[in-house]
Amino acid sequence: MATTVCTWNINSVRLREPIVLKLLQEQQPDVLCLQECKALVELIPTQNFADLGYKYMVARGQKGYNGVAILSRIPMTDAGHRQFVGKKDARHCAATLENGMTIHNFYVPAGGDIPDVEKNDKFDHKLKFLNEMRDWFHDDSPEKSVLVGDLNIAPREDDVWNHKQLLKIVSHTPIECEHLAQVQDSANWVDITRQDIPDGNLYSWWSYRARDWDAADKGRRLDHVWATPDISNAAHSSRVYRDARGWEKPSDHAPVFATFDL
DNA sequence: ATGTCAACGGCGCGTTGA
Repeated sequence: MATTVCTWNINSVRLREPIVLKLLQEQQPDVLCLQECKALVELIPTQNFADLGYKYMVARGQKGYNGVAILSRIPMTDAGHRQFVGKKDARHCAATLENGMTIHNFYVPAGGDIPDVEKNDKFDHKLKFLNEMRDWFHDDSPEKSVLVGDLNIAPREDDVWNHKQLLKIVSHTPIECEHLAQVQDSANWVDITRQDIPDGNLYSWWSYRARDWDAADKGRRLDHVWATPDISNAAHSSRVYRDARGWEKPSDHAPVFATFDL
């Protein structure tokens, strides 16, 4: 059986309910992982998702900020969630599908503007969050697992529009990239998107502030799909669905897809 | 780099976070 997973930072699930429905209807992923729902779980508009067949949901929410949800048209069970850096914010949830595959959905802190832990608490928070992810997966040794989400880091030179210009910009600094590499190494996570699309610039986020995001194309690859080595060879057909960035009232992120033959 | 969104509190728009 093929299972298609999609991850999308939606930047308010209530405001963007219409384009979530459009994506589900048009692309029909089996599982859709959302970040930045910006709503309490009970305020997520689940009825119309269920009417399209997506009747299963595992979610974590809070008022106004963060929030993660996994929508599915195939049965799944809640696989728990973790708190990071001693905060009660909703940045992780997990679900296990009937085929035994566990999906971790993450929203890593953005980290503010100044890449200095002394001057910027948000940057300190981001690095601590990544350290806790690393330690958890090191101790837990996940199997048959997929990790998706907005990791708020574009690790490779070809994951940003200009490597040199972004070296001191939060999301592409060497210290963040090193922290993310340690998370990846902690369970030998395979970057499925780059396994499938190894060469060339690839982005999943374009700022709202650009005059013409499409023409300027000053993007970054902040959204990721990883898998544990035991299932990495079952993955294929990765893609960034760039069209969705140009839809009516868009998110600043595009959906990222991968399919697993499991 | 540039400079636009969205939620909130509470009903007009400044603040916070991205």
